[in-house]
Amino acid sequence: MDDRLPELGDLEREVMQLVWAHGPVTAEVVRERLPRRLKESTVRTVLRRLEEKGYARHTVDGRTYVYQAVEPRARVAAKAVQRIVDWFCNGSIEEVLVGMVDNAMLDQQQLRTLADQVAKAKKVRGVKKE
Amino acid sequence: MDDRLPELGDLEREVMQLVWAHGPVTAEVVRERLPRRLKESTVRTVLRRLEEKGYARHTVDGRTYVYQAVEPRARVAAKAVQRIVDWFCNGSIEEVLVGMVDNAMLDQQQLRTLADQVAKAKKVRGVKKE
DNA sequence: CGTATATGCGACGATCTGTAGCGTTACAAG
DNA sequence: CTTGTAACGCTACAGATCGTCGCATATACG
Repeated sequence: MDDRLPELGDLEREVMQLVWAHGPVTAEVVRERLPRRLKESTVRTVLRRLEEKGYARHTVDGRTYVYQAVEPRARVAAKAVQRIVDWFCNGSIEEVLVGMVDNAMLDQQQLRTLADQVAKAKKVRGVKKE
Repeated sequence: MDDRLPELGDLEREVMQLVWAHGPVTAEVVRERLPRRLKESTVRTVLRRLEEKGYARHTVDGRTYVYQAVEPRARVAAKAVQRIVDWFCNGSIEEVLVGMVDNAMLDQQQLRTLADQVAKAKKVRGVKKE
C-alpha cells in the first residue's frame, strides 16, 4: 500500500507528462509530441522503463502497445512531496509549509483558500469514494 | 535568486541532516554521529561535495574545516517541493494538495490547522523579518 | 507465405554516488 | 630547522542511472 516509486530522469518525466496529458498513447504519438526528435527505439525504451518503474502500464491493441498512467498525476506528485517531507523534516508537513510561506511561494491567505478548495473538491466526489 | 539545488544521494542527505541538526560541525563530528563507520576521507568527500552543490559552506578554524548549512532545512525542503510542483503540475500547488488529501496523507481539517499555525509562525517572527 | 512494421534486448558513453587511498601541507615539539 | 602528526584536497574506481540507439525477432495482413 506504500509503493515508493523510483525517481525519474528528465526525459522520462517529459514522456510521463505526455502520457498523463494525452490519454492512452502509443510510442509513435509520444514521439510526435516530443519537442526533440528522437528515434522510435529511444521512446520505446523510455516507455518500457516507465512501466518497469511502475508509472505506466500497457495494453495491446493489435500489434501496437498502448500506454497509460497507472496513477493520476496528482497522486504521484503527492507521493513525491511526501517523500521530500520524510527526507527533510521527519514527516512534519507543517515545517515544509512554513518554509514555503517563508520562501514566498505561498502566503497564508492562499493556503486558506486552498483548504477551502480542497474541502470542496473532496465533497464533490467524496460520496462515491473509491 | 532561483538557485536550483542539485539532488542528493542517500549518504549525502544523511550527512546534511547532521549538519542541520548539530550546528556547525567538523568532518570528525559528522563521522562520529553517523550510524555506519566510514573513513574520514569518505566523510570529507561528502562534505566537500555538499559544499560544491551549494548546500553547505565551510569556515576555517585553525587547520580544521567547520561546516554549516547555507540554507535552513525548511527552506530547502520547500524548494524541493516547489520543484516537484513544477515538474508534475505546471506549478499548481492546489493540485498537489488535493492529491495529498486524496491520498489520505492529510485531511482538510489538518490543512486548515496548518494554515493557522503558519499564520501564527509568520507573525511571531514577521517583524524582524530576515 | 512474404513483407512491413512494432517490439524487446543489449549496448555504449556520460554522470552521479558511495567509498577510500595517498600525497601534501601546516603546526607543534624537539 | 627537522620531523611527527593531523587535517586537507585530489584522484580513483566500481556500481547504478539515464539518454540514445542499432538490430534481431515476432506478427498482422495482403
